[in-house]
Amino acid sequence: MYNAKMEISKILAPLIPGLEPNQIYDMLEVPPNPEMGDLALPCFKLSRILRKSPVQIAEELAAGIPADENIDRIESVSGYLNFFLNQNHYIRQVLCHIMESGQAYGSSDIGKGKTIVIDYSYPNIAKPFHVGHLRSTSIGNSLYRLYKFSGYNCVGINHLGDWGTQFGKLITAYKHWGSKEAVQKNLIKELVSLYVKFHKEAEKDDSLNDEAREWFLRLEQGDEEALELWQWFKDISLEEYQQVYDLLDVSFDSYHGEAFYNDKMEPVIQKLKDKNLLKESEGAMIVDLSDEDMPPCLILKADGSTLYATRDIAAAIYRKKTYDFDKCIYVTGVSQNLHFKQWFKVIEKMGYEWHKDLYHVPFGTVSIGGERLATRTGNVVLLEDLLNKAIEKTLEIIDAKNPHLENKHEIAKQMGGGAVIFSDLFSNRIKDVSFSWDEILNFDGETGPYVQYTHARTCSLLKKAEESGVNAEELEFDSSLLNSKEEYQLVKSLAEFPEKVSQAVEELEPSIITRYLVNLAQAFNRFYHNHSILLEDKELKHARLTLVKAAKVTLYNGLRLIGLHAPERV
RNA sequence: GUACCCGUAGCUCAGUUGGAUAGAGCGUUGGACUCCGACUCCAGAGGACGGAGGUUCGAAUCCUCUCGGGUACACCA
Repeated sequence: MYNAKMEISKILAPLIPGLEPNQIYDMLEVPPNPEMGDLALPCFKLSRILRKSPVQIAEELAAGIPADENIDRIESVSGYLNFFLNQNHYIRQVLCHIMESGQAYGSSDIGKGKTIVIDYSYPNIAKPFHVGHLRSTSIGNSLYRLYKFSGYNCVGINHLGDWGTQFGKLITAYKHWGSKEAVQKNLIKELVSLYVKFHKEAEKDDSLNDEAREWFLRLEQGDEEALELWQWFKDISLEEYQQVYDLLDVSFDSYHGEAFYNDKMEPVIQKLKDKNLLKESEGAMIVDLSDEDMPPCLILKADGSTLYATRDIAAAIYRKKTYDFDKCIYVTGVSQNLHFKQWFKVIEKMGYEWHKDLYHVPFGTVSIGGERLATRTGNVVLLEDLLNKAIEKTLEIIDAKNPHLENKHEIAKQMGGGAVIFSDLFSNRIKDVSFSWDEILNFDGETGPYVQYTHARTCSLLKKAEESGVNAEELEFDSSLLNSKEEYQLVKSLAEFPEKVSQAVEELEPSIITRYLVNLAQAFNRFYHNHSILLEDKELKHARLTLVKAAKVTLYNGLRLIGLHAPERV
């Protein structure tokens, strides 16, 4: 693809002794205002090397640059060297490239031959999927798509919370107050109310806790009845999660959860012993990390049972063996920062050089009304409820604006779900978010529906053009006709897409794409409102339709990268 | 107590490998639908970037201190 920055750094290199083209490339920046040019070189740093004033350097460079078909003019303004590209040439290069690339526009093969394992979503079996789980799911899913788009081989793992003492509690509660019929009828909702009831009753009657421990012990020892119930609860949960995943358009390559590693921890403990890393402390077995200024990593409880660090270590080793990953990424809340730092360090101490390929990708905490989310206290918003409300609201809008739309239920799902994911991926991962119904159900402005609507608008234009006999696939176009500032701004925005993708991959930050899409949609809508497209003038019509097509392709590709559908009509 | 993270318009957030007058959206005020889909577009009001020092030709961005909020710190995950 044509890269104006690259061209300019090549032109400048011979004029600036001592600097390589790539160093100049890094110095080039986009001026704050388009009227100042398309690219600029601040000459302040050069002033030390060249021992001249920045103003003088800019003046001399401006005068010394040979004529080039890519550049219209060059201005020197108070120490900045400003480049104005040849718009016609630039527009032609960018649009031709997008048209040729199509759905591959923005993709690359930098990840060719490399494998990325991404661990995300991991809901707790027998508990409802709530908005807190959404972040891990939507961020992980987007990272998966971003990596894939960049040529990596990806393995998406849903590390299900399918083991632990909560199953003892659940089985106990089921035995006391549950019934097969009630569970079959109300599924997870019934399991949750059993779970909540257990905690309520256990406060009054401590013997229930003993009973729960006993059931979990039986489960661990392979007791048939316990295992059967466990499997049943798991199946019920998975089936219900699957509905949410379908709605969110999320899937996984593996559902190996915690239970899967039950028989894989013993060798890990043995290895820790062999390496002389395991130490007894207060009855528990730990790996001491005081030389790293960290609290110790707990490996075995005083009663000899394992902890989540043990499981994570075993899982990482298993994954390295199974997938031979180049990177293994964990998408979890920031509150787990220390935990990951600790066990990554344990992996390093065990002598695995791939410890450096483990990445924790943290995200901020979700709260509702200033309170943390908690299933037990009921301070949660179920994802299912949220999605349903968003879909319902979308349907209302469709009924008001476009009541005869085909498939309107399907499209309402795509947009309602899209609105929820989009808002989840809009701000930087690390920021804490306060859940608000009003905000998430507002579809105006910087929202998923806005971008989807814009995409549908491009589709509608192209369809109308086709109906009048224009083949949008094979447009001949005269780029010199696209000479307004709205058209130029739109092309510049389109051209940014590939670097936004690589930036998002590098920073593990889907929000870069989300915000880019808003900017792109804004640029398109400005163009749309200022210029008619389906005109009598065939040349102009074809040129503008090419621009519309390029916008459609880029909006589509971008929406898919953050996990949204891009319906053609809405 | 110690460590890490966050603190930019009324609200939600961009911008942080230092660069030209700090940008969006929501809300608000005023405009644009006989016109390619108004979930749209245009315009206005609204901010010494928590505070104080420092480094620099230049700081929202880097350093130090400080205030406010969040999170973590041994047998939950």
